Amino acid sequence: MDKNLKLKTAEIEKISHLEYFNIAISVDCVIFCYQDKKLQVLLIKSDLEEFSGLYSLLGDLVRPDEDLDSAPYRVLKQRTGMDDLYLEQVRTFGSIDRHVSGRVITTAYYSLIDIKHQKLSVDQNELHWHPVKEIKKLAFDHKIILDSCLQRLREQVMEFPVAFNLLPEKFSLRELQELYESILGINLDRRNFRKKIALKGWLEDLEEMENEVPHRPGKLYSLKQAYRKKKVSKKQKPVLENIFSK
Amino acid sequence: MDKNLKLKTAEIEKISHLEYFNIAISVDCVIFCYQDKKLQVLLIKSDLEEFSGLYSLLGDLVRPDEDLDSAPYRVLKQRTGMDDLYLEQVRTFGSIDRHVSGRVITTAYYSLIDIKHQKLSVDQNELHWHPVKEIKKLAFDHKIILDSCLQRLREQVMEFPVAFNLLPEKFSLRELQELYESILGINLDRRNFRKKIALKGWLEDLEEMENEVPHRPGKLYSLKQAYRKKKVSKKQKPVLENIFSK
DNA sequence: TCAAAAGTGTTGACTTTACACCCATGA
DNA sequence: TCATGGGTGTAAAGTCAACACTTTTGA
Repeated sequence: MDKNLKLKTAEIEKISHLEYFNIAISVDCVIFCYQDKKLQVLLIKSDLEEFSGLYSLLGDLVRPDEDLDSAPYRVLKQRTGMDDLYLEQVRTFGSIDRHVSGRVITTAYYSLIDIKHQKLSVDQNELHWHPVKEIKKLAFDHKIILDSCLQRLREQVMEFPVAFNLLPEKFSLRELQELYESILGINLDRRNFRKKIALKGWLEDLEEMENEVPHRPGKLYSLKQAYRKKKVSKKQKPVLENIFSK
Repeated sequence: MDKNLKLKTAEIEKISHLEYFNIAISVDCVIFCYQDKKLQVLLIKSDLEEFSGLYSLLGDLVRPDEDLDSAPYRVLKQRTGMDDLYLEQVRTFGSIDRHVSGRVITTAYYSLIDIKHQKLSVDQNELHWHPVKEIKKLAFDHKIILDSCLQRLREQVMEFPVAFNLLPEKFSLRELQELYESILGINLDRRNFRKKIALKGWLEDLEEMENEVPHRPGKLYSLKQAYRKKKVSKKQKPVLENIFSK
């Protein structure tokens, strides 16, 4: 590749320089939130005839003067008013015919946002939250993109303190557990869940209680400062967790 | 993205259609082999002045008429003569200035090949195998790409029967263990390693022995047929391995 | 006083790790 | 007979899964 780029166009076999550049690159964002005890995704009604009635993910073409990894931040800022979000690149999709209007290769990202965050404004009336479990079909290959992002989220959530981005600053252990259950799609044992979370050491006990709950209030916690960096620093995990022994 | 594409060029803010398409997309392949008891990578001497003396990964621009995921197969076929390889997409790199000759976004793949495979021909004299551990610097951002691919390989190898793609059809448990040690960069306990591998049930006992070894020969094994599919089928792993209990 | 959820420990099953000796072969 | 690696089992430590009762609060 790098090599061909340097070659004069005539040398690039029979395909002209212009043709080579006739591929657009976009990003698509799977924006998750947690609302009504359900994991939800932000979608927009597709305005293409081919997909009338279907929804699609939020995306945009990557600009010539922006880093690939910056594009989803721009899209999110535009669409939700928020920056400083948790974002993770998942995979790039590039089948020839994945886009009806031409050749578009897209890099998928997922993002986690707190639905109650003050800065959040999803006012544009064509944007809607949809429970992930109820989504059967999306425009383009967006259902596949959604599925890969969900799978990646599930993997991440087991290992890293990322789910907290979906919750408000303060939360109870019940809320946290329900969130995990929504993401993973399974039920968890309360005692074991609490033990495990305690063991991770991610949480700070705020010495405050829930209020306005119609039952015994639980303690409130927040994620310790040290774990809050949103810009994904190279997760240099120890490579080997618990495998073949020494 | 999808939306803008449909708009007339004038509508796409102030950036022209042509500018949007003035981004090239390439693939770069981290081709691993296992030789001299070391994990090695196939590199080519960079022909750019900026990188004189440095090596780079093998890549090429994606053709307008090929799927993104097909491009690395083409590159590998061209460079090594082999098809039907194990290939996995890792991540897409797209900083504005990552390429000296213009805007090029690249999708990284890693591949595992058996250095003794009959079809393998890396005759082009500008191609060389380099022990991964000895690589300090590469052209472009290729060192970072190599590192991500290595990390992904390490993750995969713990869970899925992929390392076998680096070995000949028949191999001994010692060879297999040494391979794992090279990939992971650590030493493994022989008894525990054998127990673990046996437990996975990946191997078929060929009831044959090594020969031409200057010591007691070991049994030969091969990967069971059922595990040999190279085209990565959707690894639908059970999502939860060993985490929070029910 | 009822309903709802908070909070809390123990046990058995399983997994992981650490570790050492005798055996078969070729030189 | 020596050097090299092949082949094998056990015990202790740690982790995981299953499970139930009492407490607190608001209605």
